[in-house]
Formats: sequence, structure tokens, C-alpha cells
Amino acid sequence: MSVPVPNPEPGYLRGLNAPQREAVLTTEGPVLVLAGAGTGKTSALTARLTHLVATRKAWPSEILAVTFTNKAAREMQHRVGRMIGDAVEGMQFLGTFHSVASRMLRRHAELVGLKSNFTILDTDDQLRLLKQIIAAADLDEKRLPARVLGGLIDKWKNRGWTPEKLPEDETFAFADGRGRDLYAAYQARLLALNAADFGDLLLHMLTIFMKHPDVLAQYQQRFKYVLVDEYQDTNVSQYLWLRLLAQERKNICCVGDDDQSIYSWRGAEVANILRFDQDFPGAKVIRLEQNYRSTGHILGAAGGVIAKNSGRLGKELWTEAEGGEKVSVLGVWDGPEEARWIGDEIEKLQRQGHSLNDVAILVRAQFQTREFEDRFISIGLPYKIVGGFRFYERAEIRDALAYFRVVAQPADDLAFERIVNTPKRGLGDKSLQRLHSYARAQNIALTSAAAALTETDELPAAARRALSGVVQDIARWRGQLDDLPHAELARLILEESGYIAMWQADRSAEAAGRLENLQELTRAMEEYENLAAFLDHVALVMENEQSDATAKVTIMTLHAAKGLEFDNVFLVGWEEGVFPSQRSLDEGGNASLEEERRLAYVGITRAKRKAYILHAANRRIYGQWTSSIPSRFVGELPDEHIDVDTTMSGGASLWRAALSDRESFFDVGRGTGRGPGWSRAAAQGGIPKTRGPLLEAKASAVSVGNPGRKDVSVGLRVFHSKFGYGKITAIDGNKLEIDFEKAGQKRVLDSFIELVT
DNA sequence: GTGGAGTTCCGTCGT
DNA sequence: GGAACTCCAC
Repeated sequence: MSVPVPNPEPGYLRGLNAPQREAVLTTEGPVLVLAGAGTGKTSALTARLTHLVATRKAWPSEILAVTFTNKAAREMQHRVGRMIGDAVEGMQFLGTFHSVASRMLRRHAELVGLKSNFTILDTDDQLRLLKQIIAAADLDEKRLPARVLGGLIDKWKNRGWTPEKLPEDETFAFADGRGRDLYAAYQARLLALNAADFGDLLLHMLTIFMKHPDVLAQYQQRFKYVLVDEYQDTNVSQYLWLRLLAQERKNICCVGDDDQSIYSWRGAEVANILRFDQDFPGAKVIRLEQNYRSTGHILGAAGGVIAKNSGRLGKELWTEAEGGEKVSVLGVWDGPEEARWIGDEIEKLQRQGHSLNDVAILVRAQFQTREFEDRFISIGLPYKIVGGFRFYERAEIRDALAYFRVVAQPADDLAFERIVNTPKRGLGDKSLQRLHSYARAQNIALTSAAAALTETDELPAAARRALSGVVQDIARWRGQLDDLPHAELARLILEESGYIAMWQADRSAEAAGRLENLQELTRAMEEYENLAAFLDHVALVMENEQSDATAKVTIMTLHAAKGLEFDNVFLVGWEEGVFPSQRSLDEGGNASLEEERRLAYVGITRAKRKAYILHAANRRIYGQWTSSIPSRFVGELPDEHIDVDTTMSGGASLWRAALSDRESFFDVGRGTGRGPGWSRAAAQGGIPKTRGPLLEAKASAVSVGNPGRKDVSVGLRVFHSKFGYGKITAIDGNKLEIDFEKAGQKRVLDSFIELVT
């Protein structure tokens, strides 16, 4: 059915709808693209980049394109690469805010007193440094914790405030007005260490742009086009940075969705997107509203919830897709039942041919994941938990990196401190204190101080010998920097330092995994040009890409789910106090409630085919059984898009009773978050205090018809990837009763354990 | 200096 | 309920 076109349009426009095309073709002047969830934002963005290059409006190197996450940057790079081929390599300024800013800062580092090989510190380093600063200022670290100061400094940097620019009242936010001094002291220490934290990457560039107009002009000239993804997540300093860079040519295109702004607690300013047309007069606003992801019922449910928010720029998602299932809303008795029901439902989906990869469980807070983890382990349902521990935050990785940093960057005191007594060498606080005061007195780096100190007899003989060993090791490794390939040197360091041996000697559950991680680390290093390049990568690209062929259910927070999509999505814990989070409401009142509501909107719109929303009547929070009432967001779901049900006897009517109960409860006065709703409903309608027999029967379904493996017997020692080492105490079909050394008694499926010989 | 016992506090998380 | 941190005895 192809109609001949006189001027065949370029491939990158194919398949785009009218507003998407407009977003691609409106290259000149400021443009704000309001892209609702699932409206083909990334397609439009990549087409726009392709268009700019393909029509020779700019060379790849003349485009600034920033995202927040490495993942988004990588995807954009990948998709543009498919369109324009190798030319994408020329897009040196396509990346995250931080990677682009750090690339710039390395060029101009000396303008703010850094050297171009500065170290990028992460939160952990930052915290340890702050602890030292607080101690040095003779303040009580108990009453004035480093993390509080760290949080403040982050906030200040996010707002573009250097110590000099810090408003007077802000300095009183910490230690009776010493906030500014401590902030300044911290900045001075960073310079002395030739280090920058994440906030500095942008803030230093802002300082440079303002103090050195020639540098700014150079970049303004260079960047013919500026493109920003997830604009609703930008903070003030990112906003200022962008505005300075785009001021000259004004060809700035910001893409975002005010309804998906869920990071205000991290410094994001929705105001940035709301006042875009004031910042850039004459800005063209383009709305992407046609959704290609979800069914009408899912969009209807999400739209009904978000409509309750005020101050929106306004968008209405629609879809051409017809039919689909309504959103299931289900009330259950308690947390364990929620997990049990979902496990059963997922197995049902699996039997219908859905891959586990197409299933996600979205929680409000990390603690909610445990219930599912426990359940899925016991029924043998493969799952992965996204978030939580990241690869580069693991202790063993950080230790290893500290070793490498000490070798590569002589002034890196923080790294030195981390490894000087890891593995244990008998160098305790006292020796370290001597070392510190010596370094401070001489005004030299710790490694140099350590070398000098071992020449004196200030330290006890044992400590002196230990320290001297470390110093010699480091000196030797530094000497090998240019002779050995860096990955090989890394392995040598881990071996000679005794670090590998330390974990080999460790019999805990994690030790084997840690050793694997270390291997993975040194293997990954091979892909980088040199040690410095690798360390830079690690500092900026904190991520854990585990590619595993087995299909798994994804369990993650609503925040982590933004930008992703799944066929089947379970939204769990929709109870007052959990979601919306009580803590959030207490802190931020109505603004926070609206942010929680946006989170609900983000959650529902992740689903392509089917969304489930669950709420439990009882939940154990911090070891305390709490009865809870359904989230107000449940009541905001439009009736015509949902199916309501409950697993408790009495059916949906009982659930409705509880919901209307909720309303009266809130009229009386809200705030405790643990209302009498369900217990009152129980009193009225008689919710069974025990779980229904139906569900109990299902729980043991796994062992039916499965004889279990033959190689296990009572008394055998086994290893489990989560619980560690243990001994089998009983066998029940394919289920084993195991007494774990650390985790205690557990019932697990035999396929999850390995025999230890 | 290290390990065991007592205590505290618990959110969402990218770079 | 439990990780993570602190304090004290060896």
C-alpha cells in the first residue's frame, strides 16, 4: 500500500505523529516538549538529534545533549548511533549533566584551584571528610551529624550557592550559624585533596562561567543546539548552567513532564519547567499526548488520580488502543498475604505464557521488598531487586578502588585512610591519629607522612613495621604504574596487599560473591585506556549491569521505575501512611501529597497490559503490627476503570465499607496514618482473623508432584546465596528445612542450595 | 585493637 | 524486626 512520495521523507521521521514531528523539526528557538508517559519521547528526542546532524545544522560536537542517568544517556547514544552511524562518536557533549560538566571542568580545573586530574568523591568519601571537619571544628558529632551537614551542603550546591553566596539564614541551619564556615572548610579540604564532589562538578563550572566570560562565550559559541531530557528533574544549579549556555543562541529544547516530577526531595525544581516560557520568551510548547504504551483503562485510572493535583501544565493522555482489562484493585488481610496472592497471580500469568521479565512489583519504600523476597524464595519464583546495593558501593569494590586511587593519586588521603588497615594490620585509631597530626603539621599528604613517620620512632615498633609495609607496597605499585597493564597491576595489588586473602579466609555467605565481584572489577578495567580513565568512569557511572539469561520478576521502588515499562505491574502497599508516605506528608504537607500522587501516576503508567493495585488491612512496620486503611489514591481511581475485590470473606462490599469508613475517619482528623478503619470494619462485618483455607492450600502447591532432588540428606552442609552456610535438618519433598549459621532456621527450595563438600 | 553486646533509627536515590 | 552503629571488656 505504499504511496509514491515525490520527496521521500527521511527515515528518522517515519512513524512519528504530528506533534512528535513538530518537536523534531522546530529546531530554532526555545522549545518545551511536554511529553506524557509513554508518548514516544525518546523517539522524538533521538529523531531531533539525528535531524540536526543529518541536515548539517550542526556538527555532532556542536550539540549539547544532557540527561540525568547514564542509562538514558546510553540509550540516546545508542539510538542516535543507529540513525547516523559512527558520527555519533563525535557527540562529545552527549551525556549526563555530571559527565558533561566534569569533562568541561577537567579542561578548566586550574581556574578554580584544582588540577585537571582531580578525584571525584562519592557520598561515602564526602561523609568521612565532613566527619573530620566537624571534629576539627571541635563540634559534637553526635548532635551535629556529618550526614546532616552533608545533606545541607548538597542542597546548597544544588541551589548554586558557594560558601560566599550562602544566604545568611541558611548558615544558621547548622551549628548555630557555623554552617558557612564548615562549608568553606570542606571546600578548602577538597581543593587540598585535589578533589571535587558531585555538586562541585556543576558548581565549579558555574563559577568559571561567571568569573571568566571568555570561557562561557567559547561554549556558547560552540553549542549551536542544546537538548535537555527530564527537564522537570533539574535543580537550580543545572538550570543556571543550562541558561548560561543557551543564552546566546537560545536554541534550547527541554523535554519533560511536570506530572512525573518525583524528585523534589533531591533538589529538583518543578518550577523550572513551569516557568520555562518566562525564562525563554516566545518559547514554543509542544504536547505529546498520544500514548503508545498502555490500555485505555490504565490511562483512565492514572489520569483520574493525577487530575486531583493542582498547578499542572495540563495534558490528557489518550490512546488508539481499544479494550484491555480494567485495573484490579484488591484488598488483602496482611502483608504476607499480599505477597502470597501476587506470587500465585504471577504463576498464573506465567502459565498463560507471560515472561517473568514482563512482570514488575512496584513498592513505595525499600522495606516492602522483603515480604516478596521471602515469599518468592520459598516458592522458587525467580526475582531481582533493583536498587539497594549498587556494585560500586559494595565494601569490597570500594576497598579495591581505594587501593587503586592511592596508587594513582598521591594526594588522595581518603583512599589511604580506607585501606591503611584493611585487611587488618594492627594499625588502629591511635597510630592513625599520630599519622594525621604529623601530616597536618608538615602539610603533606598522608602517604608522604606515613613514609616519613616510619623513619622516626614515634610509633610503637609493631605499628611502625605495619605502616612501613604498606608504604613500601604503595611505592612499589606506583613504580609499576607505567610498566604493567593497569588491570594486571590491579590484580597484583589486590593479591600483594592481602586483600584477596582476607576474603578467602572469610566464611560468611557473601565472601564468595565478593571475590567474584573483585574479579569482575579487574576484568571491567581492561576496557579502559588507563587507570585514571577507569577511576573517572567508576565515579560517574555507578551502576550494576548484571546480564542474566533467566527471566525474573522485577521488584523495585516507584522512583526506580520511572522511564520503564512492563506488561504486568503490581502496585503494592497502597495504604495511608505507606503510600502516600506518612513521613513525606508530615514534612511537606500538600506539596508532598501532590508529589506522592505523581508517584502514583508514574506507577500506574508503567503498565502496558494490566495493572494491579493492592492494599493490606494489616502490616508489620518496624516489627510493629499496624492496621491500616486503603490509600486515598485508591479512592481517586475512577470507578469505570477498575475492578474492586477482596480476598476476605464478605467480598467487595466489605471493602467498600472500609473505604467509606476511611472518609469519615479523615473528616474527624487525619495524621496518625494508622487509622481504625480496618479493625472497625472487622468488628462490623467480621473479617476472619485467620487466613482463608483457600490460600493456605495454594501455599503448599509447589511441592505437589515434585519429588525433590536425590543428592540431599539430613545433616548435610549446604550453601544458599542469600542465607549463607547451614545444615539440613529436615526434608519435605523438594523443600528443605535448614539451620543457617547466620540466618537461622529457614525453609527453602532444594534448587536454591548448593552442597558444600 | 578487636570483637561481642547494647542501642538507635528506620524515605524515595542520580551523579 | 533488623542493620548499623557505639561502647566497653578483653
